[in-house]
Amino acid sequence: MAYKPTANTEARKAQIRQNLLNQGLTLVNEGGFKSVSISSVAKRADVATGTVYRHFTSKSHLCTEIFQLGTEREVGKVREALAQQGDVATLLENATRVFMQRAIKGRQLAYAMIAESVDTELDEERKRYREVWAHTYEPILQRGVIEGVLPKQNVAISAAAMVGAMAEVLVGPLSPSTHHLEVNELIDAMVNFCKRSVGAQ
Amino acid sequence: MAYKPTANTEARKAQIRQNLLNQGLTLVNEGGFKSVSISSVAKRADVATGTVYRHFTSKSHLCTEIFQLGTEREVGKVREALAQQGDVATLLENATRVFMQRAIKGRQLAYAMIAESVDTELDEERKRYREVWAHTYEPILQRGVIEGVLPKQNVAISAAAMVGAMAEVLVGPLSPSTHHLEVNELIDAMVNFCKRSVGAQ
DNA sequence: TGAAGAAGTGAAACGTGATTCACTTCTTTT
DNA sequence: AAAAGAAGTGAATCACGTTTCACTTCTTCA
Repeated sequence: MAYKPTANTEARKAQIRQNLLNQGLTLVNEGGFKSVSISSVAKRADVATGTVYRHFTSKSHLCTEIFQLGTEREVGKVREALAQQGDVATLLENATRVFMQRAIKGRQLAYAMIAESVDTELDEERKRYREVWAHTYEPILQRGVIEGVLPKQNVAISAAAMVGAMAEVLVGPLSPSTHHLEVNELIDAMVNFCKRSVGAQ
Repeated sequence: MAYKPTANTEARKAQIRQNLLNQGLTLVNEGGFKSVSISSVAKRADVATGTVYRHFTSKSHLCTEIFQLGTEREVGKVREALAQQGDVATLLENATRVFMQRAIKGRQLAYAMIAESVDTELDEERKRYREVWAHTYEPILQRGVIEGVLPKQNVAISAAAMVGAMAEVLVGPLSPSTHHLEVNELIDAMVNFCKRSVGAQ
């Protein structure tokens, strides 16, 4: 008698879960978190609303995981850029360009990840990821200080501040969606800002 | 026959409206926007919920005005600091200290103004105020560039980025509420960060 | 003083989307 | 093949603060 889940069913289950997240992220891409509802996600993933609750305890939980998915991807790209061979100033410049370029290309998503009002739980998650972002930039600054190419500084603070500067520019009134500031001008300006801010160049 | 509002009643009316805003701001101070509800504000101001709607068309409208009230105050203080006599670097330093110090003293409020999730309308207002903040810092940078004490740069972008850097540090994982980073160390680090970022030594 | 318009009141209605759950369908095991 | 547990379904329910509105109270003016 009985039925115990097997690798097969587990896989199918995981696939549905993943699909829910992917469809959710697509929705955020298209219209921000405001267009994410249990039923919109369910519809996109071709399941019933009740099914969503087999995978996520609440809408907040779902949104939190969508956020993680979207953010991890970006963090990964920046980490990649920072993991290359090269001097501190160059790596910093490359990382800044990667971050800015990707965010500008996916404005709606960037805005949703950085600033869109959702709920208290997502705010908490954002706070956690602020730390992740700062930690992403910290090592390169640390290295710069040790090598003597950057002035002595609290690298944790500098890293956080740099991330905040980039985020603000992307989300604020200068964001390319509003102004018709040439995108490259914006990116170049931010590259210079970031370099100066930590004392490189 | 009839009754046409007089200066007297108009004044009383304005006073109630102002009181609603003040009490609302107090609530935000104490517990963020999440503790602002029509009934909590009404209770504090000693009026019925219906009365709130005589002065504000909706909760969003009320929150927006509370936000403006709270933000204008801070913008004013920074403007004041920047309006003093002095060289560019000194004024920039003073303004940074004022902003940081006040925000740290009123953490809950600062968090609410900068980052707390509320609704789409408040997000819009925040966007508007991002511009106000940037415009607040722009003139001093402009002056610096003209005087030749700052390198040539897009001052609009620099101003926005600087504001973002400060906001991030206040709201992120380094915020004094989390870490027990010495407050003065944090402020000093940000003063240096801001100066470097615009090229003031 | 009383008529008329303004402001205040707060209990009840409303809206909206999240959440539940009794039921159906599927998968495994013997 | 049939029992048993897992997963899927979606209409109905729920939650909860916002918003409304019929009524009361206040203020002015003739």
